[in-house]
This record gives sequence, C-alpha cells and structure tokens, in this order.
Amino acid sequence: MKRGVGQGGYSLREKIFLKLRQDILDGKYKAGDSLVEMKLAEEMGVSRTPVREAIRQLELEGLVYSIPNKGVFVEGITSQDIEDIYAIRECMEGLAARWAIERMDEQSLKELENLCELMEFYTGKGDLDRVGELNSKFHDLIFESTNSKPLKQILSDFQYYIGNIRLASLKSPGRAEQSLSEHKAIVEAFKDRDVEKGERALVEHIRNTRLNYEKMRRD
Amino acid sequence: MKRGVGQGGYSLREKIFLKLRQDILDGKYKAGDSLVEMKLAEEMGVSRTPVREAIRQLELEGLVYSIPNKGVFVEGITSQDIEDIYAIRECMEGLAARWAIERMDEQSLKELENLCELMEFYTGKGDLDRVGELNSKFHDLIFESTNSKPLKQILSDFQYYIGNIRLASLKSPGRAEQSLSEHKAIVEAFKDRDVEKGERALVEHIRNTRLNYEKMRRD
DNA sequence: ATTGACTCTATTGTATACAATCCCCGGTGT
DNA sequence: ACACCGGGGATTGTATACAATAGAGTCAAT
Repeated sequence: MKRGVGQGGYSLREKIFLKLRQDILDGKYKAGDSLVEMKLAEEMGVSRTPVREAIRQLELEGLVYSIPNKGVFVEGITSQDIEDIYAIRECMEGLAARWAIERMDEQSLKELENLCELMEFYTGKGDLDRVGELNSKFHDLIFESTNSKPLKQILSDFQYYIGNIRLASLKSPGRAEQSLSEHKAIVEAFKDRDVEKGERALVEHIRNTRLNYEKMRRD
Repeated sequence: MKRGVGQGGYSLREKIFLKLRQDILDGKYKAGDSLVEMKLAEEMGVSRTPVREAIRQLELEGLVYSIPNKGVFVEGITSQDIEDIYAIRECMEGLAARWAIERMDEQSLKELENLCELMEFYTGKGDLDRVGELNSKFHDLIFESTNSKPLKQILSDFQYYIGNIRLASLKSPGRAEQSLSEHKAIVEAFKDRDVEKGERALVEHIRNTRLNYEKMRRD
C-alpha cells in the first residue's frame, strides 16, 4: 500500500506531530481553536489514529488541552509565556555553559567555531533565515555537549517554542550584528575552557535576546 | 458498555499513562526492558489503542524510546539524571520563589502555612509517607502560584521524576526534621513577602536535599 | 414564557482488523 | 565451515468499526 504522508523516514504520527506543532507555533491555529481529529485526518489524507497520537503528544507538551468527549483546543503560547521562557533560559543556559565547557570534546568545539564563522558569513550577506538556522544549531550543539538528558530536553523544547520569535528578533536593525559578536565571545570562552567567562557570555547573550524581544514588543 | 479501568474520572489512556510512568519510576520496568503493546494491553484488560497513546506520551517525556517496527524500550532515569535534575532545580526554584512571593494570594499563603503545620504534625508522628505527600503539595502550591505555565510544567515533571528518591531521602535519619525546619523558613519568608530571603531559603532547601541524596548514595 | 425531558448530531473513546516491517533461524550451496 | 538467502513469527503502523458521551435544539406540559 502507498503511504500518503510518511515518506521522509519518520512515521506518520511523527510527521503529523511536527506539522501540527509548527502550525500552532506559526499561529495557523489560534488559541481557543478546536482541533477535530476527523477534519485533520481528512485534510492530511490519513486516518484518525496517527492524528490522535500526535494530539496526545501536543497535549503533554501543553500546547493543546483536551476536554474529554468534547474536543481538544489550542492553548498556544502567550507573550507572558515567552518572557517566562527567556527568564528560565537565563538561569539554565548558565548551567548549560558550565557543563558544556567542562565536557565538550575537541571536535564539537571545532564545529561550534565553524558554525560561528558561517553565521558571520551569512550575517554579512544578510541571509537572516540562514543565520537563524545556524543559531539554532549553535545552541543545540551546546545543549548536546552538556551530556545532560534533562537539560537538553528542556532547552531544546524551549528553543523550538520561541524559534519564530527569535527569528523575528534577529531581523530587528542591528540585532544580527550584536548577536554575532555575542556568539563570538561565547566561542572564545569555550576555546579557553573558561567556565566563568563562558557562563557570563551565554547568560548575557540570552539576556540581550530577551531585552531585544521586549523592545520589539513595545514598538 | 462497562469500562474496565477508566472509572476515576480519567480516561483509560490517562490512567495507563500514569500507571506506566509510575511503574518505570518505581523500577518495575528496568532500563532496557521492552514494552510490548499487546502484552500490556492484555495485562490491563484493554485494547492496544489506549496503551499506544500512553506510550507515545512516555516517549515524549523521554522515559522510553521507540525503534520503529521493532519496539519500545525503557530508558529510565539514571542517577546522573537525578543529580542533573537537582542542579537544575537549584536554579529554577530560586526563580519560582521570586515569582511566587510576588504573586501568591493570601489564601494560598494560608494554605502553604497549613501544609507546613501538617508536615510538622506528621513528622512528629513519624508518618513519613504522609510527610512526603504534603511535601509534594507544598512545592506544587508554590509552582502553581508562580502563575507561569512553562515553569510549572518543568518543575512538576521533575518533582514527579524524583518523587521516590525524595521519599527515600526523607527517611534518612534526621533529614525529616531538617527538612521541616527548612520548610518553616520558607513559609516565614513568604509571609514576609521577602523575595531575597525566600529565594535563599528555597535554594538552600533544594541544595540540602541534593546533598542528602548524594550522601545517601555513598552509603 | 419557562422549564424540563428527549432526541439527534458531532465528537471523542475504545476495540479490532489488516498491512508493513524487522529479525531470527534454518536451509542450501559452495 | 561459512556466507547467503528466504520463510515465518513477532511487533508495530495504520485504518476502520463501533460505543459512549456531551451539548444543542425541539417540543410539550405547566
């Protein structure tokens, strides 16, 4: 039998989960919208089963809430949530920096440096979408290097949640250049294996990102 | 139709999810064990569907990992994970204290005080299981009062993860009394609406819990 | 006019049926 | 002895069928 959606290595459920999450984060479904299993299933040309499973996962992530026998509704994330996430990250990325600097191997360090150079290149070219991508990889690499499952999980989720925000923030004038120099400082500290400096640099970076977001929101 | 398991307000999926999670955390399923949908379904007298949904949620929480078309296997949590969780909590509960003190209403404050008094009572009676329960409620109430969805979600999950550890820790000699006095200090700070003091008290409390855990592990 | 019961529809909850996949294991040829 | 190939069982992935429930709208009795 020919499969409708599930080509790319992932299972249908996985693909649907990612798609729905992206759609919610993109605002395609607004808070309060109801997600009807059958409707979604038809739209994607699959049965209800994988849709259900995807929705259950969204529920656990807190992006939707479900009222038994009634329906499931989009929760979305508020700007309050985003501010909270930045505050939390400010704490946790410090921890991440500490652990990563202690545990990161030479190869990952090289890769980190490389990512930073690529960011410089694309920042120069003004391709900010690409820069945003690299930015994600940069931080993901740090999370990965902490070698801490709990920390990794939290920060990766958060990263995904605020991905769009961060991209928008990156496009505000001057921010990309500032962000770049902050990343350079982080790489510097990592190369020196200087925990104190790295922690400061990373926390500072998050802090500036948050401030920029708040400034952007005011306009 | 008569329902087999889903009596208590929850859906079958919910109950199965909670049960499986508890079983994994209790060590009934050890790391590497495979969870077979059909087997679990038969054991609980339900069909595969709700079992699948529960497993998908466990997967998202990182407690199991699934290899497509092969099976799902218990990941469990290592003692490294637990130490990491304590370290993370040490950061985040400070944040929680700050937010909760600023935002907690009088009624919740009363309740917090009440929980502390109950803990004192049961600590005196030596009913540590009950104390552990109250302890969970105590911290949950604080999380709730932060009014921050992201923070709440993370800390509640962690709390659940390490629930058993904490209970064991509470039973080591003298720890219950120490824990009680720490809780009293927290309540004190909350009543005074003293952010600095509350933050210090709560962080210190987590820190001591962690130290006690490490000490316990060494024996 | 209001209220209460009732049916009807939409939706989810659960069960089962069927398809696809992986992997072990044994046979077979060299 | 050993590599290779193929069958069959076990397991998950997906689809569909059926049950239960909530809620809205209707209609009759008061």
